[in-house]
Amino acid sequence: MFGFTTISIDAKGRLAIPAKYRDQLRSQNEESIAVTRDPQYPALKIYPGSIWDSISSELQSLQGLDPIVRNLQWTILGNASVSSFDPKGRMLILLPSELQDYAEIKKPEKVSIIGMGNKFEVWNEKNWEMRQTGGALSTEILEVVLPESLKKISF
Amino acid sequence: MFGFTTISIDAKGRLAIPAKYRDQLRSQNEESIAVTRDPQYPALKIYPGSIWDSISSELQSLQGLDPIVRNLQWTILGNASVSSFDPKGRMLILLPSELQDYAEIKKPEKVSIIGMGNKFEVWNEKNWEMRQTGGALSTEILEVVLPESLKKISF
DNA sequence: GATTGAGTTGATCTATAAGCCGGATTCTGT
DNA sequence: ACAGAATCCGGCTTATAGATCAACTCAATC
Repeated sequence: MFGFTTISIDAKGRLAIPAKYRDQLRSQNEESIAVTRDPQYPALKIYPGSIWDSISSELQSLQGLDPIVRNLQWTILGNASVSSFDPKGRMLILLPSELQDYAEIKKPEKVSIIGMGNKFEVWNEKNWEMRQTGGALSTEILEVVLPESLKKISF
Repeated sequence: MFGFTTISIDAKGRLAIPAKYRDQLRSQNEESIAVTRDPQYPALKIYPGSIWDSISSELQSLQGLDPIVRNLQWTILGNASVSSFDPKGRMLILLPSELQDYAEIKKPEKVSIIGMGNKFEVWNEKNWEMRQTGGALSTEILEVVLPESLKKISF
């Protein structure tokens, strides 16, 4: 699950996982995915089911009053949306409008899906090109020194 | 896998791995290769399957909230493209246009393939000559102090 | 000079993404 | 409670990009 593809979101906010990624998910016995916010950039993250399970449970188990941790919990856990294969073997995601807004995605518009191995990122196409060419983004959300408790989780 | 060859990219962006490298890959039981960006220079890297597996999994396991790590993950994982032997025993790569742009490769044009032992590099022929004669390249992309976590990975 | 293997180019075919449409279900307002 | 409207969900069609297949040319070797 590497490399990137640009696909389009239809007028209803639906997004279809490209076949090459879908097949790999299926071959790894993943049956679902979770979409949520990227805590740092105006982008979305897609985690395969098993990865999501471990990340979300690790995040949930963190206690304490550290504002950064709580922020991450809100951002990541509070915005997640789970999808799975449809009867025809396809995988459609209906992107909640809050996530669309967050990632600055207007429909219908092109988005880039970036395969990072064990997860994907979804970017507004223009923002992704900006990133790739080193341009400045309008927003970079989280810029902090990470507490020890978060360092072992690879978001 | 050492030495140097120049081959050509056709109008469709196809690139054929030369036989001498192919045979070595096969004799080492490598069944696939991964092409991706070189993080420092306008060039591409080709890793044999097993090498790619270890590099990519190490990269994935790093904490992605670190901006430098994240950048490397984007550059290397997000631009990778995996190919394998075709039924005829040859190995063709369809170079994504973004990688062509990155390495400043226009088609049809000659590229240089440099064997570096456990990996290859692909350069625009002119840029490679520049490099060899000590001339300045138009771009050097990544110029940073590497965090400890990255030093053990040999890209 | 002939033959073989390799690099390169051209042509065809298949899978798939994208857009469109219609049915079903839910929500809302009267 | 009912009707209208909007939204959601699956099916279908078409254009396209990727993959496979095939052929040609050049170079090297015997």
